[in-house]
Amino acid sequence: MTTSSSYHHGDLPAALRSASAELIAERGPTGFSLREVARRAGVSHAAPAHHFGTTTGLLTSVAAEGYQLLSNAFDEAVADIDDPITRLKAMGKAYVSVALSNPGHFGVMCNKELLDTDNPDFTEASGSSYTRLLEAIEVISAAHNPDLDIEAAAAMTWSSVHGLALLITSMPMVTQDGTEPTEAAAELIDRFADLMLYGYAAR
Amino acid sequence: MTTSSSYHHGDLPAALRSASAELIAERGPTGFSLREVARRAGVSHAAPAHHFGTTTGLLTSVAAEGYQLLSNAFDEAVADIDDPITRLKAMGKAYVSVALSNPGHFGVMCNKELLDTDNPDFTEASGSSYTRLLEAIEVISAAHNPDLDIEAAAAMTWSSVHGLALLITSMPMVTQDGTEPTEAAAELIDRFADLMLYGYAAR
DNA sequence: GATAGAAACTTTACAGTGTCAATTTGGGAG
DNA sequence: CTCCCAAATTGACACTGTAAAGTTTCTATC
Repeated sequence: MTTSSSYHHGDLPAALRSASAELIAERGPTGFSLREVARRAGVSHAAPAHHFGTTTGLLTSVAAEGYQLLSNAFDEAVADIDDPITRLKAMGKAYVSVALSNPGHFGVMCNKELLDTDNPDFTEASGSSYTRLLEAIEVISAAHNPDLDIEAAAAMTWSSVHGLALLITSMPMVTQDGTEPTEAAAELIDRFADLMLYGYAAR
Repeated sequence: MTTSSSYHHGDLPAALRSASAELIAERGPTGFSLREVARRAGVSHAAPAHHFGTTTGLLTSVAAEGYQLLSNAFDEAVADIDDPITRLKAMGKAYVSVALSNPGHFGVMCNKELLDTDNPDFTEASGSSYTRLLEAIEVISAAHNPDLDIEAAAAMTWSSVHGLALLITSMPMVTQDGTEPTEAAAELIDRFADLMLYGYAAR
């Protein structure tokens, strides 16, 4: 797990992923440039191709890393929680938190346009995140609503939380130190969750 | 409203918007190129700059046009409907329908990265779409749930419907003729709406 | 330990891009 | 008819992604 130094450069793939995330965080996915990333990593402009093929390959690798971070964050978030609904809310907060602390990864994770969605590393990492959500909803279904359409509920939840994360990241003054959402944002997440869980047409 | 022919080319701005939408529909926002658009419109590569400044300017104009289409679609969708909840569902279907029939516009509308979100035409068009959603939810709130947090509900609804549209557009065989969602998709929209309206934790 | 071979990286080259500045073209007002 | 201004073109620049060929460095085998 420590950086294997079997390459000339130490661990160039990791260095390139990291430089990419920084660059995207600074300039957005649009401002990304393969040559600028190579410059920041201190290698020639063609070096990335050797490890990732094309730009898409590199960005896909960044996205996969992001989904791994998300998966881990989900696991940590629910580790000490029993109540199914509290668990789901914690996952929502974890999602927003990951988006805030890893803006470079987040900026690329949901831009399927930029990614090779057939890449095995990517499908495995994103699938593993999604599976955790599915499981959380299955537990809620078992406890509260056996007739629930789990697939639809998961898709809707994912969309909502993603939209919420976009909303929060675009709100100024919503982060305290650039990593954790403020209490105001956390409260917003709770309100979203209640809306989603109990609906807004019901009395 | 008819094409004013006060330019050499007839109405180049409109022609460029149209060519842009086609190109984006073919190759996605990433495959977009100002020079290719100019080629398709039969003008030199620098002609677009004269009307839109930069690439961002052109894409912003396309996005604004898309939001106008959406606003109009909302209005038509609810024209003959009284029941507030049925109205909201109709708006959801209209959203998906617009996304399916205008993939070029849709591909750019929600990529804030590519747009000048301060452009007055854009803010007016997108604001007008969002206002229609807000109003629809206010009516539901008045009829069913006076305590509803309308802003949060609107944000969540927009996110969910957008996610649903992304889901449907990425599903093969879900469109019959490229413009209207199939019955299967329409049913999916209803299921989403019910989940959103009545929640999934409630019995 | 020398040496072949493979992997990591560089160099060079090419077609394409966005934007800018300097021109040319064309239609309408005086 | 002439002048003028908007519309559009031409040419240039720095930059991009990718491909091919060449160079360096590690590794494994004799």
